[in-house]
Amino acid sequence: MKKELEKVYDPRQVEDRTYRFWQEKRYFHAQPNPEKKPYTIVMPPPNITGQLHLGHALDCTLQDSIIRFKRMQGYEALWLPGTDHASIATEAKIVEAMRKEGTSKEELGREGFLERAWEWKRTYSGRIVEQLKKMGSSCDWERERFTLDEGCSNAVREVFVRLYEKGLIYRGERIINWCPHCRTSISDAEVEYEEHDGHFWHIRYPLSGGSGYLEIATTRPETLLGDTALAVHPEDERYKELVGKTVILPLVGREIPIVADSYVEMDFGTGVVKITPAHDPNDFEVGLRHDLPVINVMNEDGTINENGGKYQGMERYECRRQIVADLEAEGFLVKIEDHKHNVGSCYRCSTVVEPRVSKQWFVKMEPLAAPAIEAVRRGETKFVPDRFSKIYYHWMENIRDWCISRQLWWGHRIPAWYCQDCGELIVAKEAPDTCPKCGSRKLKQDPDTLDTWFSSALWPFSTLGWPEDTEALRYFYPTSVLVTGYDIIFFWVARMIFSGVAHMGKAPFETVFIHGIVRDAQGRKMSKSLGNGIDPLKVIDEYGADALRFTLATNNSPGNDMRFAEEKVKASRNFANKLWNATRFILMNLPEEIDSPALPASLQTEDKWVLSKLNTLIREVTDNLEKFELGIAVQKLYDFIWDVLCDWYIELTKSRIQAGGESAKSAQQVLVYVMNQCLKLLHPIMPFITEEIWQAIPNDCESIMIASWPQYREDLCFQKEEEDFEKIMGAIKAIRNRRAEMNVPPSKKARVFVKTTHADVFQSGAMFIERLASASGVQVSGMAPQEGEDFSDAVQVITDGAVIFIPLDELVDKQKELARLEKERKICEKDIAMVEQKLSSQGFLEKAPQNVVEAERVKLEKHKARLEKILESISTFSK
RNA sequence: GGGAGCAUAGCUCAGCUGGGAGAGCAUCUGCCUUACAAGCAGAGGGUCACAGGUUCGAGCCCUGUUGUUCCCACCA
Repeated sequence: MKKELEKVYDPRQVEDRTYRFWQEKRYFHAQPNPEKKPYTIVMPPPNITGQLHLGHALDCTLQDSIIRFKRMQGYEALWLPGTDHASIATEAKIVEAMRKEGTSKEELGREGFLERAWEWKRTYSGRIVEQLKKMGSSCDWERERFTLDEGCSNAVREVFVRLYEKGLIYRGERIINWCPHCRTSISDAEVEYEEHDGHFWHIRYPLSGGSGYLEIATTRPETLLGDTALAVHPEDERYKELVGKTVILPLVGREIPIVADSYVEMDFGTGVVKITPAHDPNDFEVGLRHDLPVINVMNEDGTINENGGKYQGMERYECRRQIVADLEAEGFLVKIEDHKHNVGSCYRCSTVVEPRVSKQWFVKMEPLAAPAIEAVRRGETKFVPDRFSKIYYHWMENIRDWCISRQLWWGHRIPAWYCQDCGELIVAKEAPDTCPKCGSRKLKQDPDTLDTWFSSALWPFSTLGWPEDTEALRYFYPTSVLVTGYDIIFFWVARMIFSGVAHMGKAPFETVFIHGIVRDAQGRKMSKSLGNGIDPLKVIDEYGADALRFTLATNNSPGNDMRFAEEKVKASRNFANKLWNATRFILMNLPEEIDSPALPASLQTEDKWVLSKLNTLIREVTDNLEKFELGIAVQKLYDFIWDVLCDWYIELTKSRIQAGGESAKSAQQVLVYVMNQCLKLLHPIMPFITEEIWQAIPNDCESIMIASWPQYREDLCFQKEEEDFEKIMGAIKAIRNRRAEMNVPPSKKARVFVKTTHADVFQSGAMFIERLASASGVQVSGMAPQEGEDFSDAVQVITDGAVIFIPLDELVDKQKELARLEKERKICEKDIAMVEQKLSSQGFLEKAPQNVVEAERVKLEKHKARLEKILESISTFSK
């Protein structure tokens, strides 16, 4: 069982081998098990557009840590992995790749393109899976899914047909956001707004009949080509008489009416607005109210179409320049003002989107949103941190219909067919043979595909077999927690919730655990254009997956962004190495007969101290993990392992091991026990190194992955021993401190005389003081002066429960000592004054809880005892 | 226009339900002490952004101010 460990921990020799071991044992696999409670996480499927970045690594670390924790706690823990076809993003990438190869979508045709896309999918999803494995992800690969696989596609069609039959999916001419680069419609959520410096062009529209003109201001003069009216406010006295009259559209010559609509703000601009129903959402609404014609002047690629007259064929911004020039030449242009305004652009390619009327498919949102809002309100799903529920409510309560059709090829084809003979629309899961209305066989499927988020919205149940009523679905749904970043609450989380509520009758997860984004060391977002992205694989290669995971977990607090810096990974790597070396120490002289992580029959004070500390740690770490406070849990583990275990307990055992005998053996047993428990607590965060060490030390399970989670034990709670031992530690620290201040090298040992009211405690700790405080011998006695004692020239150290004398005569400078003692006295007196003030306050005594008051009293006593000792020392030195 | 987060040591950040502020890195001092120099021991350094308020007691709760980041809305 035991084996020699290398001097330095080398993750490269461990990680892949360990991962294979887990896979061979099928530890990742979960299946319905009536003996156990389920715990389910469905992985937010990474896009198959490329490789994983640090954001994915964070996602992955958090989810894997949670699922490993739950698995050890005895749940049937399923982490279901998969990838997303990411229709618009992937298609853009493929188109770009094809362009470089000198080919195009048009050239390949739909079928050829899709073949190409599937090839892309195979390459990239394979790559992503490899990366997830490198991270140590314990997901159930036997259940891996893809948003465009047969099962998901079936679920998509099922949902589409159901919603259509309920009247919640409709097709219509609406104004939508159009991306001229991707050449598709996109949803409102997919538009990003940014403030730009633009202009306000003031333009005169002559009144018909030549009796003057109206002045308007616009930020997009090229849309003038599609104007079908001017609008004023109905109560605007300035223009009241002109309502119903007409103006002549400059450059075009079309006669258009002046309408009255309360949408117009009287005191903004000139109070007159040009109305372009085909290219502005508000104008579209005005157009509907006044029955205005809709003139679309733009092609799919953003160039002007045949409705633009002589401007046909021009690119939209070129057209803008030309129109401004022409307006000026013909005297219509009044002035140009600088104007800041928000411009919307495509979230995938950043091209400025063009509002454009077109025929698309929509999901009617209100009836779906209402029950989804209700589900969160009654606590069916909780957001962590809670503030994100506000964002959810706000979005859901103000939701507009969702444009789901995309003019793309890579995605779920819309299950709608049009009869070429009678025009009938057929929506069905499978392709119909004949038109149910006229019997014609000439049916043509809608060429469009669905928004990629339409399939992601079904992910929590489509992956478990829905619409079939599978055992897995019944057992694992609803899932336990969804882990994701705040940047996709609208795109994804909200849509999963309303979909789950609508189709499963239950919200898809109990908790939504929201994390922030990973930024670079300067706090900037990582992006391609900045070139500040970090490849997780490189980090893993250099420092190990555990170090990366530890870094991401420890610097994380729910909902907040974090900065990533290499130094942090180094610190994590060092921690792994520390753990490794602690193990090397434990194994160094471990007797053969210690072959299990059991506690010895009798425990010494320091054993009880460390076990009691460990006990608290177990309770706290468990508690923190339950509340998704991984950062806090990890910090506590770090402190315990480094400080309590390594810097103290291991150092303490050295004296005992050196002395040999039963005491040595029991110390070693405690070491094995503590290490065993620490490994378990740390395993969810650092799975590889903990497994490797687990296999090297006495253990009680073939793999730490499936070992049971440590329990808090009442019988290992040792309050008194903790306090006693901390007195010893206090003495050691105080002596070290004094020696360091006086620049006494460790090699210069000195005798130590401890005078104390707790002789038994210090007597039992004498060997530790000797070893850890560079003493050549320790003598413990009561406070009363012994015969022949003279410490008038010794260094004096005052600590909790004792005064310690160290005869280092030649090093003692009486003046300095006195000055130091005076300083200590002042501090001590100040402390006393502060506590006394508190304890003399009537309000405090009456209103503060009893235990707090009591603690203050104890504190006062300690300070007073200390002051007494300081005064004694001063009088000794003054002699 | 509406909403949210953040502001704590030189830097990066913890600080759970209010009981006199912590870590890592950096700096300084001394150590190769037989697990670890990726280490050990010690030290310095903070009006917890500002101003009020609640409370016996505020980094933490409330109000306002300033700075900063983000989200939503989109008055042409």
